[in-house]
Amino acid sequence: MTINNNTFTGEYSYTLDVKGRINIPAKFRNDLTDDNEKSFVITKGMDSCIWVYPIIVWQNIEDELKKLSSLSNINRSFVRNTVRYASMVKYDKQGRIAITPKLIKYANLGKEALIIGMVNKIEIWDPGLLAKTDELSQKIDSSQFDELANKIIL
Amino acid sequence: MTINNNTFTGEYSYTLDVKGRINIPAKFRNDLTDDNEKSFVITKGMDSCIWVYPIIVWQNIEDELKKLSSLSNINRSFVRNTVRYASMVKYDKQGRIAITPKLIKYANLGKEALIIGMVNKIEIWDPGLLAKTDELSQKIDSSQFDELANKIIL
DNA sequence: GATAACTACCCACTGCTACCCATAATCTAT
DNA sequence: ATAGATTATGGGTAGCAGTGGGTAGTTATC
Repeated sequence: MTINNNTFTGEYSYTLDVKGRINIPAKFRNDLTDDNEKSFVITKGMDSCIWVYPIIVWQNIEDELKKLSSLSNINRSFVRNTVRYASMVKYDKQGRIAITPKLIKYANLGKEALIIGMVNKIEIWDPGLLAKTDELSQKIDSSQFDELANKIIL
Repeated sequence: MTINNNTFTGEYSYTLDVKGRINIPAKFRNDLTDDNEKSFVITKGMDSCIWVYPIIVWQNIEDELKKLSSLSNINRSFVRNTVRYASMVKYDKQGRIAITPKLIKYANLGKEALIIGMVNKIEIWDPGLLAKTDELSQKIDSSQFDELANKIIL
């Protein structure tokens, strides 16, 4: 049973093997609807992590992008930095996806990796980098943080 | 008989077994509506405790989180921190849920644990930590309670 | 066209967890 | 008061999840 379809929560620790493969947590695979055909789109995240989208979620993003004018600055840079590196991956019988060397390098991944559910997508992090990023963001935006928390969390 | 659906009150003392399982009080289970399918979402609380939400309550939180665009830095770190420790748990035939080692460590749980109804969610505490937190909050200026009094009639 | 490199797919091992059963204590109804 | 039901806790186990490694078939290179 799942909370919501194609929706991911929780943090898991997994190992990246010498072939560049990493396991997608069984929970996440179960949350994935069948029309995704066991496939994700992996790409560069906006922090130093890898973003993993279910393909039908990614399709929505592409549709939205098509509607946006290229005159928009933010749109151009999002397309350039994110979409550019996107590639489709299907997980194997053991539930693993292969990560391209470019993305492994970008996310500074070693043997240990953290996989985090981010509601509509998944993030893959180097543990050290995530800790550092966390620390930074909490120092900077605590007031905006509280504002969001008051709005959303019961 | 229940007062309100998915609404929890009262304090109960339970034991965490060696497998990290803890009983959800029978009264709370009875208060849980069927559409939750015997499932909760457990996550880090704001004090050093564990928050336990009925699934349908958590779904509202997820829906709100989905509306936040990942283009914004603050949104990304907020979603990450909110969802990172959240996982769905279903209670077994005996009415127990399994608590992840990470959360046990965070809440500093030993064998004894207090389970407290917090209206729309449940809190799990180490008894010593709760006592200490209680003591601290008693010292807080009573003017803050006066402020609350303007919002809620008891 | 021969060889090297790579990738997709397959198999194997280990440890854990979800599920089951057992038992004692407590509650409930007649 | 007593029998039956429910609740709280402990423990065993089959099956699966996570990980490593092998190989055949495909693509790239010279």
